[in-house]
Amino acid sequence: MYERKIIPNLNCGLDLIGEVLYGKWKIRLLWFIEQGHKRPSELQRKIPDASRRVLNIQLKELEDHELVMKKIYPVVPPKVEYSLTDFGKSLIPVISALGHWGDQHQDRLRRVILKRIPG
Amino acid sequence: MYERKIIPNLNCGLDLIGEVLYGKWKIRLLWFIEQGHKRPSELQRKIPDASRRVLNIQLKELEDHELVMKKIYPVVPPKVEYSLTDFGKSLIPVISALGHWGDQHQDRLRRVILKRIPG
DNA sequence: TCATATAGGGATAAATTTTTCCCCTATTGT
DNA sequence: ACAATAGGGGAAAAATTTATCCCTATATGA
Repeated sequence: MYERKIIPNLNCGLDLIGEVLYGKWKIRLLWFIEQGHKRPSELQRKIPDASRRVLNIQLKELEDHELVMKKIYPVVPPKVEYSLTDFGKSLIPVISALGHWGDQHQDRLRRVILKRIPG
Repeated sequence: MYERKIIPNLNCGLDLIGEVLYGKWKIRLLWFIEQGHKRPSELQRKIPDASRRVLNIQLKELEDHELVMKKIYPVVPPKVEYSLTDFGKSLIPVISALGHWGDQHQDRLRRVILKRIPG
């Protein structure tokens, strides 16, 4: 695992939430798990642009941060299910607020974002 | 300027808001500007861990994304003031929600974050 | 005259994150 | 026998972001 060389700030609430949500796919993972897509392969299908590897890594981080729980069924072929912890569930309204803002302003957002992207 | 090689998804609201808020210091910049800290040097003092350079770069992106406005006063020594656009202001409640969640859970967050960081 | 403050940019290095590639487990279906 | 499926992980490459270093300009105060 990569070992940080720069120690993060953990001063205020924004620093703290940033530490656990910062990761390209984490918010979407939480969102889809909340929606009931619990198995790794389902999540992968929901987020096809992410590699399987990163999803595993980010799920592990979410687990370490106690936002999700992983349940491994001792069957073959293997079966794994993720679910939100209560802590993770408490984040849903916040994520929801992010998503709503994005949805409400989607046209403008697409325009300003694409302005900065060539092609 | 760095030119992306991987095109981002802009499917849902979460993708979109992610594009404009993803950046180590952006949320804090918006927050401090809203608090009335408008000049680059003030922002720098508020966020001493960020280099001057990155703050400039991220402010420029926030400006391109129409979340902040930059006013340059033609005086010497130079004076610049940033302020939130209406679009930027509409994000404040969302950022506020992020901060509140972080504040409410700060002890737990510190604990789980530090678990993963050596030393 | 010299340091300080103010704002900024280019080039490059370093840090970090994400992707790619290849490997492993065991069972079921063909 | 062999492919497919389910879930993973190591190593290295590529992509991306952030930091560092050094440069510009002008006015003010010591």
